[in-house]
Amino acid sequence: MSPRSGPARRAGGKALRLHGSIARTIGIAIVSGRHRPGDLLGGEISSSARFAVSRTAYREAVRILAAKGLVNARPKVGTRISPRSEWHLLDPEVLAWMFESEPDPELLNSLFELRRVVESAAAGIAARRRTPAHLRDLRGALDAMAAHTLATEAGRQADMDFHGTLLRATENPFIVSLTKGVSAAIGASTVFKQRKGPLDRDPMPEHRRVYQAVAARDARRAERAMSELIVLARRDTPSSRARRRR
Amino acid sequence: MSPRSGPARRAGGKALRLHGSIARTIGIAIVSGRHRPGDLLGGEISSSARFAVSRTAYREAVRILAAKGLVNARPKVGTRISPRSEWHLLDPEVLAWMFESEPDPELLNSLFELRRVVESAAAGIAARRRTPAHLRDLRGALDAMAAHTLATEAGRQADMDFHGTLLRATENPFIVSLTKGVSAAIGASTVFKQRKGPLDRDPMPEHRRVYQAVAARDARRAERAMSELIVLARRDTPSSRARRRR
DNA sequence: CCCGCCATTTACTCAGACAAATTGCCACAT
DNA sequence: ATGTGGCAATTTGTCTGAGTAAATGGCGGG
Repeated sequence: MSPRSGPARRAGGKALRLHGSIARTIGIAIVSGRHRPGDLLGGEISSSARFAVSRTAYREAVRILAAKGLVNARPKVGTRISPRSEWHLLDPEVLAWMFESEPDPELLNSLFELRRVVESAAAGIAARRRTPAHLRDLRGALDAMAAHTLATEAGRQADMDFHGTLLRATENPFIVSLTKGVSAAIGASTVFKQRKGPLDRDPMPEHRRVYQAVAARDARRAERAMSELIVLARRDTPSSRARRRR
Repeated sequence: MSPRSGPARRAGGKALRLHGSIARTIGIAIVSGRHRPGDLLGGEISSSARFAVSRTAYREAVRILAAKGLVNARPKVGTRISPRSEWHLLDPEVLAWMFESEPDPELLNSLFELRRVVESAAAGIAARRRTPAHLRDLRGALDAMAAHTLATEAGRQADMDFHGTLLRATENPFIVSLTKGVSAAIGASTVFKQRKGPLDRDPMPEHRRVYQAVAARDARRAERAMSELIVLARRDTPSSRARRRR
């Protein structure tokens, strides 16, 4: 079995270089649990041989993984997978890699929990700071969502645009930097939903309520509406039936 | 002027390798604004010569920066600094680099805004999920803070431990993954505070109120107490007097 | 039983060459 | 004049092989 197959492409669609695709392969193996924290990754010579690439390319891949907190390389010790508490879980690529394989339901709940916290607050902030331009973009995304539905790629993109625009409207760079990660989560989990047959519930009403609150500059109502939206989205996601912790 | 000076050490204290210290040098130049988005970074041959290292080491440094969303390298085009919206601002290292030079006051406000949102909610969640062990750790950090005060390194470490333990008590891996970044922000901004003379206000009361609410499993009160704590911390930070946006 | 030296293993750095990709120019046809 | 195809130059990407530096674990001496 060859570890890689053809020119891998990232979510954005851009072709990945050799080092990038190797980082992706190993990264997925790590976040999916196929390699566990504390495990060693094998020497550079043997690993690069296993991937049929030069040590240079393999080392650059390791650098990428180390930059995302997934591994830790030291002479004489080897390249060890870091404990999960070290992982940069909100890194867009790490998040995307998690959705490449069926993600742990527990982890999915945690992600929705954080989204509920951050995006609700973001909706409230956006209600206060939004410009007419933001409002126009939100309306555009909403229209596109309604036109294409979440069953199409264009519809899912519009959904992501809606959430992305809302985060951008906060004018808070740190909140904006979560956009890519949130989009990855939305895109992937929406695909999950559709997998078990088409969605029966119409997701538009709660989206419209968020928009209306933001348009009315009603921060409190925007927060509540977004909180509700995310609770509903979690309910629609199949693995949400898994046990809650404790 | 030589671009690097001696064996650079990251916040954690571990000695940095060549590629790591170069990534740090360039990374600081980027987040501090000395290089601006859209700028090119110069060819690999000339850049590696400027740092007096091999192309290999320089390229690995670029891979690190690219993994954090700071730059984007393409053949024939060069290595271009990405727009700030692409930066992984919550990456612990990026955050630490931002505090290496005086950070933009506007950005500092944004960071406090996000901390207020996330840490308040985290306090509420922690109030529901905390175990006796978490409580013991919180108490330990509190005692250490009181004993050493924020004027000492040990006291600042205790402060960071308090916030870290609280985030850990949420049992939410995504929230936990923010710990390192939050610590970097706390450590650096606390040093700023002290710079203009010793702090006159005692930060212990609001910390104790958070602890008591978490101990009492009172989520609502924990949220409010943490929100208050962060507002006070922002007030103590010198640049907080800078204009709010718009 | 503890402490410091030393050998070994591993990642790290270097140098030089060649390959691949992307751009922009330029000739050519329309 | 304008669009279109391919060619050439530039830059990052990949490969090879060699040598360096760091961290560990054992060994010997205290």
